[in-house]
Amino acid sequence: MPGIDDVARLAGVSTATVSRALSGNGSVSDRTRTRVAEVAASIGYVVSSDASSLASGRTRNIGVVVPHLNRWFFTSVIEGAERALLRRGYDLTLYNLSGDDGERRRVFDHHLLRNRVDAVIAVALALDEDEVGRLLSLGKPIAGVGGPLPGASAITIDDIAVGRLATDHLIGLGHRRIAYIGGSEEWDLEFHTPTKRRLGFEAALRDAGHAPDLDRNRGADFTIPGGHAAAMELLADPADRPTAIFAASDEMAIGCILAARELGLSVPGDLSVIGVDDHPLADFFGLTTISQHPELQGEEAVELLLRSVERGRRRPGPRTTAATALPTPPADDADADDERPVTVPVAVDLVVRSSTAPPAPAHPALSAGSPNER
Amino acid sequence: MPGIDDVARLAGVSTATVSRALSGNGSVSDRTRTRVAEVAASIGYVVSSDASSLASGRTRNIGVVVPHLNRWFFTSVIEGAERALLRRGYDLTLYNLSGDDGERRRVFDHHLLRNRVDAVIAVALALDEDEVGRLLSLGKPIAGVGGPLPGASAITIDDIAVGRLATDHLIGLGHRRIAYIGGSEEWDLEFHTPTKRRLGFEAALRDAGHAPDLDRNRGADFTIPGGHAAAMELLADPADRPTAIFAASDEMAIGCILAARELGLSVPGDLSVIGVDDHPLADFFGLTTISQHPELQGEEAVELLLRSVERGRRRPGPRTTAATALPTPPADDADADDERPVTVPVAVDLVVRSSTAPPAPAHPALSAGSPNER
DNA sequence: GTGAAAGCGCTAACAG
DNA sequence: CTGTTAGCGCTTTCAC
Repeated sequence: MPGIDDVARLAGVSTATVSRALSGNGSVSDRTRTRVAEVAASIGYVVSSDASSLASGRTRNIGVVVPHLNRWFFTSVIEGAERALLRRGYDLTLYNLSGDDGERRRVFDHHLLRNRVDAVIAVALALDEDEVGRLLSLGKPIAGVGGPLPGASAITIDDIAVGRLATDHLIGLGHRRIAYIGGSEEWDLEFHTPTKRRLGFEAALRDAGHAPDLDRNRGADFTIPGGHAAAMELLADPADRPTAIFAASDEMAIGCILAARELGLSVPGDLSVIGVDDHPLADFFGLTTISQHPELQGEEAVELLLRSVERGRRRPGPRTTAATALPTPPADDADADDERPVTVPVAVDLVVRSSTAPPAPAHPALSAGSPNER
Repeated sequence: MPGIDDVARLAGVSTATVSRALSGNGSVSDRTRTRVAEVAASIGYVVSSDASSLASGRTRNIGVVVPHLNRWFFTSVIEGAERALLRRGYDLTLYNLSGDDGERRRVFDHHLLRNRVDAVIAVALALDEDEVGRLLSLGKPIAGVGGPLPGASAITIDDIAVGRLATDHLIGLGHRRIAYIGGSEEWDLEFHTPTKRRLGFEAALRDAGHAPDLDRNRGADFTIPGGHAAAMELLADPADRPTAIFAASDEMAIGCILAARELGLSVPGDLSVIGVDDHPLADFFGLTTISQHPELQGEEAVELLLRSVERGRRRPGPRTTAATALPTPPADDADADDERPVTVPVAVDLVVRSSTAPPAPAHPALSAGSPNER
């Protein structure tokens, strides 16, 4: 393993120049830069990240914390983040909290504090103020994706708007009896995403002059089986069946479609279904949905954090604990502004496929609706 | 951020002792160890991984390289690996190669070489000898999961046995006309998993005295839509329909079940379907399958690598390039043995659910088979 | 069992 | 634009 001094010797310059030439920090003449780069390439020199981190205070690595891995939303966010990071020469260290309870504590008490990362992305995780605060006081910016964080920045979609958009689409088609499948309690505790989507749903109904029918709300676990079970309940009574279902996730919506098929109902002939996500399977099932671009959310989180990191002061807060809170000398505005938590909105959009259509006429005439999907 | 010297001062010992006490390397009296631990905890000291890595040559971080993230197999392997790593205080740095082509090169030429990881797990990735060799010569052990690696260890299931197991199950139920859905060419190039499963399939048929019917082989992309399309073809001709399908993945098998339903065929009444994976959705669809425990494969990979790392020499190969290959003095046997590439087999097992049953009698009498699933 | 001291390989002032 | 010089915060011989 060649070291920086090997490159320096071979290129006939000092190690400082090699460092500058290769990192792009500080100015180096074009000729020198080229020569250094050539030498480095020729002997296969790659900077040691440990040494570099220790000396510079920056690791060029960011941490991503997720509550689960086997869900499309999380992996998509990670893919987006990873792509953005790799492009800039950063690495991504993953912390998956799906294991036992102690895991979360160990990750926040130890792993994230040992200075292996420059910043942290928390995906769909409701961190408490202490967890956020410790990171922040260490000088590690943190951003939330899929939900807000106390005192930190977040990338998020407008879940109320999502609910409205989906519901307006159904209302526009003429639906009145619309059921909503949101999240069961445990899902709602962390982030209220299902609740927010429901609020949008209800607001849209009210705006259109309809009263939301609370009896038609169901909670599920965001999975296909969960959506299937909820739909089976909702569709059980032929006399009082909704003509449309709005599910808070595509997987649940797919569960609804499968349930409808099993009951001999055609989608969208007898039942319209709309989801949220634009999951890869949505296309296969002809599912109309609100797409929320999770990869983009991951990328945005990276942009946001790296902007902060690259500007950031080399060292975290003062080493003394009880330091008098000396009022930071009036930093230039741009800086101060950027340091404040911000919320970056990501746009969502309606993707119309074949699972939604006007409701069949009230009396069961020969509906012109299409038969089974696919 | 307290440093090791803060702990040392407060505990009344030297930094060397703190290091030993906290890392467990070297001997420290119980009293001292306890006191040091208390002090460390009380001031919230956490070792700096950079400094520790630089001084010790070990990062306590391992790299996991995957070709995609949005597939159940990969995320499951990662979950298993992460759990095993976190338990031992290691971090996991993820490299997802799903982006453009240059990404793979950058990861292997730069990211993995900058000494950020102690070892590498490659999941379902056919690395070439050069990629493996460079890592190995840097002293980074590497293990493959989901397929062999040239010159390195691997954790793998016996795919031929998988094919046999699935096929024997169908044959045992009385099936003769069995179709196989494997991988399309692109899937086979990297690892031949689909081919191996097909070989097991054909061997089982031959052993039972039946000739495999090549016309019934289909290639797909391991997804639900892919399996659906293949099954639609296979089931198109009512006169010459297979009575069972063996799909090389659960997702494809689920596609088959959906196709059968759309054609009005009952599973398992008219068609038996068996998959491979034990995907979370298998249960929902009542899918009989061969489970392959990917999380366990991830854990095994970690065990294997860490064993090698923890024993490993602190520094990688000699710094001089053209060093005479001095024959390593006869290392003790255990060492030499462990350094050789090994293949760790992971067991698979048949999980019988409701998608497989004996074939219906030849003439379409009222088959006693159950109607639609669920 | 413990301490002193020499780095690990690089970066970042500071000069020039 | 480039070189010199201190470290970054730990771990690890080597003594005791």
